[in-house]
Amino acid sequence: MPNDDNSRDYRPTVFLPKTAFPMKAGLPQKEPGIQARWEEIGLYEKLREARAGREKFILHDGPPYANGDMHIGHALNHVLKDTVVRTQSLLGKDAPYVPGWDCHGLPIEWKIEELYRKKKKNKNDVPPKEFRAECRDYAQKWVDVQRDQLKRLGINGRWDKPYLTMRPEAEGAIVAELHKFAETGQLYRGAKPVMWSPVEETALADAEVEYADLTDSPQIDVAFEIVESPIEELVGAHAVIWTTTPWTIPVNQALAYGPDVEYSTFEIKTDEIDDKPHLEKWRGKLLFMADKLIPSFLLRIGCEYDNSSVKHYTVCGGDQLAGTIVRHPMHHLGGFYAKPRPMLAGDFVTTDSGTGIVHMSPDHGEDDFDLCKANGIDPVFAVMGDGRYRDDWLWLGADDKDADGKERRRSVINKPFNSPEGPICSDLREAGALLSASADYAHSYPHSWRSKAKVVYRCTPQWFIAIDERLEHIDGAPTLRARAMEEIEATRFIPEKGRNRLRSMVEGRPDWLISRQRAWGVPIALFVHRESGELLVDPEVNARIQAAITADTVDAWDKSRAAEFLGADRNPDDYEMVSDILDVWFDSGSTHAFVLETDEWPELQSPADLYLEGSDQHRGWFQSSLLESCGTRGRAPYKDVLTHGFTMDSKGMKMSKSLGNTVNPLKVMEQYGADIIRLWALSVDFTEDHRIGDEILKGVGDTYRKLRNTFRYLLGALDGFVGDLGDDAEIPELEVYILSELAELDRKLRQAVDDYDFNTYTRLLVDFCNEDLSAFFFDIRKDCLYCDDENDPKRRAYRTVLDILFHALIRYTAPVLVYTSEEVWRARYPEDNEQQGSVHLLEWPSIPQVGSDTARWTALRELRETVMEAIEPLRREKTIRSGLEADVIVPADKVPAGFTDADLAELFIAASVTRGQGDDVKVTRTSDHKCGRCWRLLPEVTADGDLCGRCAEVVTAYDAAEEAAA
RNA sequence: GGGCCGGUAGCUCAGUUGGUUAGAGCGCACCCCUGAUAAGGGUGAGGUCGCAAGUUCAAAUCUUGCUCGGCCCA
Repeated sequence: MPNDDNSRDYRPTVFLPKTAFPMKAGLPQKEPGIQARWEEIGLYEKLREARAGREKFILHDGPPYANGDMHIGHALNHVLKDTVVRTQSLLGKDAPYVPGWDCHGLPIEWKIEELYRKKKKNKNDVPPKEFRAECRDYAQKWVDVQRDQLKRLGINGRWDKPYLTMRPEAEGAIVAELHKFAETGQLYRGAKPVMWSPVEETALADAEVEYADLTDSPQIDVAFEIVESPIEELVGAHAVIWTTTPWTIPVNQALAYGPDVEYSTFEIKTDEIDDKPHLEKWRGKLLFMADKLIPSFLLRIGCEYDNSSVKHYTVCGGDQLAGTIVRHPMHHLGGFYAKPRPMLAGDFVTTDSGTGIVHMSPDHGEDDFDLCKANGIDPVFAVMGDGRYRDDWLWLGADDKDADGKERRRSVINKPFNSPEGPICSDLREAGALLSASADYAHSYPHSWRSKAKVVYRCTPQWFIAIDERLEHIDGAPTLRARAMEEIEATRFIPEKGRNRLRSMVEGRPDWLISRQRAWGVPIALFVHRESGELLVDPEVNARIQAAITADTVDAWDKSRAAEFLGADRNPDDYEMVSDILDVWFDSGSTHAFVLETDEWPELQSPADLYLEGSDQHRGWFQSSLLESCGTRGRAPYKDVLTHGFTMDSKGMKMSKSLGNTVNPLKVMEQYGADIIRLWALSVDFTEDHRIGDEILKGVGDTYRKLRNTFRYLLGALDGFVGDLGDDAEIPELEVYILSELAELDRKLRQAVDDYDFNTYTRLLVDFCNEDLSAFFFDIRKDCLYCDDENDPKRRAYRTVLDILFHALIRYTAPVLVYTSEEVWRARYPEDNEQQGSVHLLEWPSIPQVGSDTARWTALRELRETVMEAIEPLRREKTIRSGLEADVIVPADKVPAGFTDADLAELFIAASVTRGQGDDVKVTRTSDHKCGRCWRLLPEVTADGDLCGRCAEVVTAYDAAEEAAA
């Protein structure tokens, strides 16, 4: 009709997308409200109800340490866990998530002691019970803090009842696990050199030790006179040892040589000695050491760095030295020092440094201990827990005096004690045994990671779990190590390389040292018979202990209750109560027992389907859990093990506070929102080390906006959409194709979920939105959506497919953008009924199965790209402005079968498409005019601004409706 | 120092058993649209596949060495 009115504004007659869903997210402001609502409606519990009776999927949470704020590693780890749980739940499984915390242990204990020190209070003046109560409060405080932070991250779990290793039920159960080892003969008390911190007065786990580079360590060369040897010429010569720990000389018990090393005796030349008074003692004396190391030794004693300073004599191989005996430089003191020191063959002796002869003290080195033990030499326990020698030790080094002249002995690790002027060196010098002493050696040395103080190896009685004993109590199981190895083979590792890593660690590990001389932890609740030294193994006693601890926490393990535990038949005076506590790795290694198997969390079961932690846990939780479970149950506590790498800064460097390159997830949430962190975590290849930084987060933000706007478009385009097509309606081929693409996406996403491959998952999702929807489907159907009659079958079909897409995509997206997906869902379904209360209650969509000739469409899309490329030059030269102004001629043989010219014009968003000869696409400006409403250029439009046939009809109907309404 | 792992466009990632000119998305540049508008569309530029040798007709892919980074251990 109004062909004469080409100035009319047709905008009101166009059906534009309409939605209140904002383009700008404002996540930091919006997310907490969404979180609050989840809590209000009890989302986690609702989900449990909805999935009750379904196949279970158990992700068992590895307990983070309850100390300090959430950091980026926690954030990544928990996002991954949450995504696993959510995707499994989406698949319809019952996937409960019970988070947990590791609460015992040295770091918390240390914090409390630090507070004491500030208040000038001494830990030893505080009753242990009180001290533990403070540790408990401290741990609880951080559990609460981290819980809130993890909730804020959008982690869905049983926050009202997490598991804590310090819950009395857990403490009782951990003791019960320990008793299982005791009752099956896998536990023993041994003496072994362990890393020991004289400052904290405790043995340290490997993880509690850090290495620092020193440049001022002492190094001394000490001579041991050879008194017996199968090689006669050696008798009377002095074997030279080199050590960086002078304080171990008073505890020396043997020397070690390398069986494959070449040794020789030599004499320092007279003219060298003439101008070096400190060598006077060695005039005419024979020294003995590895031939190769003589030059570096000469340098240490001030001679030339070559062999011109010495006269060589006997040369022999280490393998000839068996039976050689030396005496201690302090042999004149008698007693311990008068005993002969044998020279023993040690494979560990190298010629990298030193003299090729190593002084052995079984108390203070692992190699030393093993070699001496093999030769019947026992440790002597001369160094006490505080690092001082025993008062009754025969040689303490000269008395150490304070400035006021008061005598006192200090810890053997203190610097003056080991210095060239210190008591040890002075006495050795006086005894004529010191060849060199300086304090300039550079090496890396272990320190306590808490106190930063030097640590030593020290032999102490410790409790161990035997790794290579037969497991009699488990059918068909060989040793614990062998069973663990078998279970590693039976486990699925993602990525696969994790298997290797765990395997090599279990393969090479020593017995499990489980004792700690501390206060904050689960006691090694055992009795040892005072006379026989035997471990009391009585299930009834053990049961009483377990019950008491479950009722009264670890405080129950108290001397005052010994009689109660031992029962009427035994005299408490006959038994020693072990006062050590358990390695915290035993606590966490037992979580499968007291979390998965207990009826406190009936929703859980064992073994878990998945353990998911950082790759550092190969040494830690993956291993401790495996050993604990294999030793007590004969099987691994998990079916799958997934490991992630570490988060580096934007340059791939490790984050550290001192470098100032840390990224705080709490700040990122404040600035960008939790959904952005989540999308980041799921966009990177988390199986390797990966990066985070401003540029990366900006990119994640772009990706986020693409997803958000896709949903915004869907919401707008689906405004007012209620039903779907009638039965007889024909779905256009484009829609069928998109549905088949959706089905393909669906298939790939399911695979990605099975593989825990979330990086692929999010990429597939984003690429689909970008390529298949935004740049293709939505763009092509823009005209249809805006301009076709509202009831036009094509438009209805389009919107029907949009609805299907919406329901599929919102479900795919829900595990990733947990907040935004909820916001989208609520924008479409604001009603608060059961089904629509939360997007997170929904299940994986079922995609209509349609038949589409995908290959044909792939060819079509390739042709489409060629057409776009061909149009571009005309746009460059401003012949045309958009593809709608282009008449396109495509090579006839390049057009896939079944498409009409009109189809092609629509799909290519061109004015017209016709077929021609040749290989090239030809483009010219159309001579048609532009419809005033739909802006298409069509032959039927006689003048710019007039309406095309379709639009004329729609406008007529629109006007009629308006009139009727008015 | 030892064991294990990794290094592909500015960013995040693909790259099958060695086989055409190494791909994608984003970002960037330029352009269009102004009826998804702090949105949407198009085109384009970007890579000595960490470096160096070697094997091969052919190497991002296999071997060795080096280098940078990471985890674990000492």
